[in-house]
Amino acid sequence: MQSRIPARRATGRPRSAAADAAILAATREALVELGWSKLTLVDVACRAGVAKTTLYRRWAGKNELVVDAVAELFDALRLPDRGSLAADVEGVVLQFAAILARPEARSGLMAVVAESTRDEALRDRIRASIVDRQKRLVLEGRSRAQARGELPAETDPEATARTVDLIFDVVAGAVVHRTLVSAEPADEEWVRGFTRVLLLGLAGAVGPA
Amino acid sequence: MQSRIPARRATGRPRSAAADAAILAATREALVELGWSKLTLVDVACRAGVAKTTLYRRWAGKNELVVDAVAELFDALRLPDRGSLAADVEGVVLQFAAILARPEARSGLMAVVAESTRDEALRDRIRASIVDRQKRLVLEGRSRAQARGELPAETDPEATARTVDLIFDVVAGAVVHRTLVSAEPADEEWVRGFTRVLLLGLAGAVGPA
DNA sequence: GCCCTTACGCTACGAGTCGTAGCGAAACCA
DNA sequence: TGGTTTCGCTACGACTCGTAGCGTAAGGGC
Repeated sequence: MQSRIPARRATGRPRSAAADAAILAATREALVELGWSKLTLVDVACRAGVAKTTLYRRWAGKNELVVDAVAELFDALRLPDRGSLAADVEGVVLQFAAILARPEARSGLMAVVAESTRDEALRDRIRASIVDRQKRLVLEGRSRAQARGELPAETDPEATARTVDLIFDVVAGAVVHRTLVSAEPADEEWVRGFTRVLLLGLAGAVGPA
Repeated sequence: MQSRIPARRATGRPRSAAADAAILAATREALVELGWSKLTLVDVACRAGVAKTTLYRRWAGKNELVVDAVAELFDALRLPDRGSLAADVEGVVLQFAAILARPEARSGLMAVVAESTRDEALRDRIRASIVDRQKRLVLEGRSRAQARGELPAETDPEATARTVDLIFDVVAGAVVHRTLVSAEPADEEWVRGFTRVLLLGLAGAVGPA
């Protein structure tokens, strides 16, 4: 969310918040039309109606800009109480799949993750802006299921953190792999099957059809 | 595996197979040292000891070259019979994690997947060279578990295909997300927890510790 | 309302990469 | 040996990058 290169003091002309929003929207628009590799900062600046130098004053480069532009997409995720753990999981996974079906998320997300393998600062930025922000969904669904008696209460906070991380990697990883690597839609049928495996396990899922 | 741009006839001077191997090895070497974004074909050609034009005669571009270079890494995956489904899963997941821990796989794989979101031909290439090639592991582990009586035999071939695809996305997706997005190691402890969830499901896994 | 500070738009620049074309020489098959 | 293709080399125009320098605009502190 923050613009990486901070304004230095509280005095002087403040940065235009409207420009910030226009730039991020223009970045997503360019991601849709051009994809990651053909996206240039000049093009984004032109679409946003600002000068190229304005971009460089706020973001260190293409990587950081796209992370911020993509991160906003995932803030739309919600976890309404649908009555059961299975229904909650299916609901949020379908939302996640819908976001990953959008071209600006598809081309942007994987690209910055790829770049982050050689850039520790970028990795931290992704973690803070995207990953950790959405772990709240796992935490909330989990405590809700515990309140319903669907999951046992865990006492050890360290074990809890490990479990939450694990669930997050399984859920997010499966959806991402399905939509981006296997390149097939995570539709309702697939989500039902996935939720079944997640809750019941391999043996329990294929058994009683 | 094939070089995308085929030699036209059986006559004339054949292409050097040694050059092919040298180029792919040089590509992996460059991926380690430079990463995806700073990798240039001139650099690869220089490392491999061939001319830049030779690269362009065999591969359409950087994307196709890196797919072939990375695909070879995953052919090392094996599925030895370790006596139980859980042990088999743990074994192959640890191998997969070890490959994804190598920098040439980390930076290369995600980058080409990102590019493939806007390039259908590249997507097909990845699917053929990497994804479908490794689905054999799921098929083999599954039939082995069925022979042991750990999994029920499925009769409908269409349902079987769906299940295999689902399992593959869950396993591969979870490991990829853990190592590349969460950027934490998929070590033995994590793999044990993951296998537990995969086989027993969420409720069964956190219950009997 | 004035001055100080900063953001902004614009232009220009050197450096680097891209993919292609054209050439002579070398290697292989029939 | 003749025909065919690959290979190494060089050069090329087009493009993108990130930065610097300038004059101007827009705020905040007093």
